[in-house]
Amino acid sequence: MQPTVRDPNPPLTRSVEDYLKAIYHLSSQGGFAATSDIAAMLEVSPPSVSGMVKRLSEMGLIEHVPYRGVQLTSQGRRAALRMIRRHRILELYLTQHLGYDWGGVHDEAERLEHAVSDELIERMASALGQPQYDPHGDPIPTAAGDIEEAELVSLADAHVGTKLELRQVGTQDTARLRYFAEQGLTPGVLLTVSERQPFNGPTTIALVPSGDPRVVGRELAQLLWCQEIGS
Amino acid sequence: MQPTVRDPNPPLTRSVEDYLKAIYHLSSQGGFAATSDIAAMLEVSPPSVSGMVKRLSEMGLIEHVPYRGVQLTSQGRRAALRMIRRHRILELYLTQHLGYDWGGVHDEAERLEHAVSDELIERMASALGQPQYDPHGDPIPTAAGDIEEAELVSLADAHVGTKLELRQVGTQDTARLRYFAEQGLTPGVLLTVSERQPFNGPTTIALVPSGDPRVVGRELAQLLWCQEIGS
DNA sequence: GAAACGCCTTAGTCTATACTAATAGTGAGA
DNA sequence: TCTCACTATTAGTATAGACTAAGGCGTTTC
Repeated sequence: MQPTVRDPNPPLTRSVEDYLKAIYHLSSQGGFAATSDIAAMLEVSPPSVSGMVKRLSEMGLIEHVPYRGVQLTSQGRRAALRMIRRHRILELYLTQHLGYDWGGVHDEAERLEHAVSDELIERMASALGQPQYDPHGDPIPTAAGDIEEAELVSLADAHVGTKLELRQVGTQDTARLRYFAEQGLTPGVLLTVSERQPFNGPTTIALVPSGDPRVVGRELAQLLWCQEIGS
Repeated sequence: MQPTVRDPNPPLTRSVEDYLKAIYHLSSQGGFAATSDIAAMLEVSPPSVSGMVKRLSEMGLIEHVPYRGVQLTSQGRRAALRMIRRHRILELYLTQHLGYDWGGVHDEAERLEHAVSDELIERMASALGQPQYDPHGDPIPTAAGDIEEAELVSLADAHVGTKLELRQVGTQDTARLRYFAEQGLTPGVLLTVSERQPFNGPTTIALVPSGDPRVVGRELAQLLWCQEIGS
């Protein structure tokens, strides 16, 4: 019995894992994840984020530039990808083997991803035939921590006729975000590009599967980052 | 937005669920669960148990008789049985559908039982065909909270030739518990009764599957509560 | 270049849960 | 019956993580 020496490398807590995942998603489009965005994503107050950011920095999982935001270190990125792998494999397993539908899986996976062992995840991955994509078409990181980086195009540059999945909304402006949400333009939505007016004019799209049309001006279209859907 | 009203019926925390399960197991043989036994089972200090006992009483989940121990209220019992159902269904699902062996399932189930939804448990139960027993032969409580109460016999009274599963060790004496553990006589062990000497003499048993023999004097044999294995 | 607004951080508090150290009941044996 | 040893409880502290309220930094605007 030694006199209370702290474990230098304790397992990450549930909260820490959630923060890393959020930071991964928010900073994947290049830059820093902002405190208030993390707070909004995790539904906690900004001061809670500041507190956790301090802890995560001390753990070497993120880099923090005060008043700018945070980025994952390679160690933090590894931990985040591990959670994303878990989440996506769980979603796939639950839909394929236990009859969940797309809508219902997310919350279940969100809770389970913190509790499952690596062994269980690999057993599920085997049962699924080492899948590469989850039910939403997102790539599943490998156990080694590699992930297929999606090539994203802005809606303003997408070719007419292409089928796209909306992946990222490239702004933090509340009014614009709210407008996009009202229009049903949130990450994960599927759409096809119907036409584009000449001279930097607006793009017309059709939502899938409803077929509802939307007309998006160039400035806003440049904020909507999409992935081409191959199939 | 009301001024901070506490949820009168919050979901139970992981810790609370663990305490209830431990108390259920310790008090199932009739009496009270002692503070120190709960502490030993959960590997926490006795003062931690006293603290939690106070909270659980206030929540109406247990009855506490100071310096005697605790018992579950019907509400606490319901919550405990819910956890036991989850645990046993998880163990069974992991062994039958994901290739786990008996040894490996327990820890995995121990973590997952706090994270799964009722819906997932019922889906697993369906996939398993609404099973009644887990891989260790223990009865699975129904979703409604009923459980088949096992009839236990002490080893001293068991008939020669019977196959038994050791279920409960009916003492809190550390030296005896330690001795039983050294002999491999811990709950869950399977054994057959080989012979018994006359005039209240010792019972000879064979451990299953190793076949190792053990000779147990009458006094100790009376402490070993077993369930007959039908099959 | 200063003022104002907005986002970020610090300060201080709360809860759940754990711990150690110290105290108080309880029951067995002298 | 008294004492001793054991077990249980209280007292006080620590940690993770959340919150609100208050203050600081930066950027935009004039």
